[in-house]
Amino acid sequence: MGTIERKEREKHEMREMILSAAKNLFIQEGFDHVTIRRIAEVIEYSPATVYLYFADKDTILCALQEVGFRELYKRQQILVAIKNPAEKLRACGKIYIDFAMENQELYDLMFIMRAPMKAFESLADWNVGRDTYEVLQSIITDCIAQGYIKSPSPQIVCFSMWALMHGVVSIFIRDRAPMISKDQQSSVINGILDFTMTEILDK
Amino acid sequence: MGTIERKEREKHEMREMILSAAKNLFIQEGFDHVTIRRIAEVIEYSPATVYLYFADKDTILCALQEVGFRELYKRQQILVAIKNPAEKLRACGKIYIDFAMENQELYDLMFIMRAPMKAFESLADWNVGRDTYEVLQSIITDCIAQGYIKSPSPQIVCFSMWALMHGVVSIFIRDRAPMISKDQQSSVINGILDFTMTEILDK
DNA sequence: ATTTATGCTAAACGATGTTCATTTTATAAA
DNA sequence: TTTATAAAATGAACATCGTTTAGCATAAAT
Repeated sequence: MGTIERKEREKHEMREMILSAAKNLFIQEGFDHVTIRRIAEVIEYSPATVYLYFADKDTILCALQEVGFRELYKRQQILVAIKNPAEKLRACGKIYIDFAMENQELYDLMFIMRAPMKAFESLADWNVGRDTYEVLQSIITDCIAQGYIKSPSPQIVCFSMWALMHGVVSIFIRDRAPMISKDQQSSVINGILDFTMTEILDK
Repeated sequence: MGTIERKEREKHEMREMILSAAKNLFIQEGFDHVTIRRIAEVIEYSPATVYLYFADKDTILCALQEVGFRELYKRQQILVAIKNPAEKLRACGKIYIDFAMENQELYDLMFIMRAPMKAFESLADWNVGRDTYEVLQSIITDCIAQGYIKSPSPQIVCFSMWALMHGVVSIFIRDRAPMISKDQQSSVINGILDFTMTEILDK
């Protein structure tokens, strides 16, 4: 009797329904409107039912992070077509920034908000973030190996690069740049990308 | 009869009491425990009374930002003693990062949290942040004038520098650096400061 | 057909920020 | 000093939120 298989399948489908509802609410109405009650309303179940499939709201947000990281990782895949490591590094930065500015709420969830991180016992369990970081790491390793960067510490170069990209977009996303108007943003971003590359590349 | 003067003084004192209570709660117990009811409890008034002196909670958080910016601005004042612009730039970065890491919750309120910004009608009204930014701007202008930096655009250099510093500390503060353990943080920060300076300075 | 297990939910709990009618207190006028 | 008026403070409530629990309905197993 395949009843237990069906039960598991139904359980999985219900989890997907909840995540899908949460994702749509998130993207269409913004973070503030992602409440357990609204999710329950969308899937046409009671709020309490949601808790039969997810421990708490943070766990749902955590699962929602994965959606974002998959999208970012997908974008990064076009990098394999670029052979020159210096070009590749620039493209990597551009992809990261474009993703952030085009999906601000999702980026916020992935890299700024506290809530989704509470679902992890330890920070070491945050693997989704590490995957996209390793893409950058390997590019920089290549850059150093081929003499485009002369720094002795790939770790420092890598983290600096990430910090700079994250810094720019998070300042914009959290509205901390009064000196730069909305329609200046993209040109400033390009300027920073150019500047970063000319500074970081030694060859 | 100076009763209206006294009334105004008392009103001002009450506002100070509320801010002081909020600040202490904020620093001693963290953001989550800064609630209107807890503030009211500390100052020994009812929660409704708080609303006679501040429009809403965001306005209180906004006023609390100023406390942080005053502290940061105070720290920046030791920079006037440094004559060499390149040295000055490095010290400016160090001060910023040290302030952030030593006052993480306050930094968060100043540069990351959404809530305190809602009190402003327009982003252009956010003057506290601009003041500290201008300190960095003038240092970089000096660096360029004296040939330490060759970039044609001070605006880009300035914003990049800030973005890098903010990126580093906000990644740490919001727990997005699983590849760097807590006790590695300060050495990584120093490494980044060194790297940034060698890259940014052309002389 | 009866028992057992599962899935679901209504209702409530304890928070939160916020508002408003009411009461208490202080000031001004008589 | 007593009274009328203005100001200050509050208790109680509202609308949310995330979350828990006791009980109900349906499906499964005996």
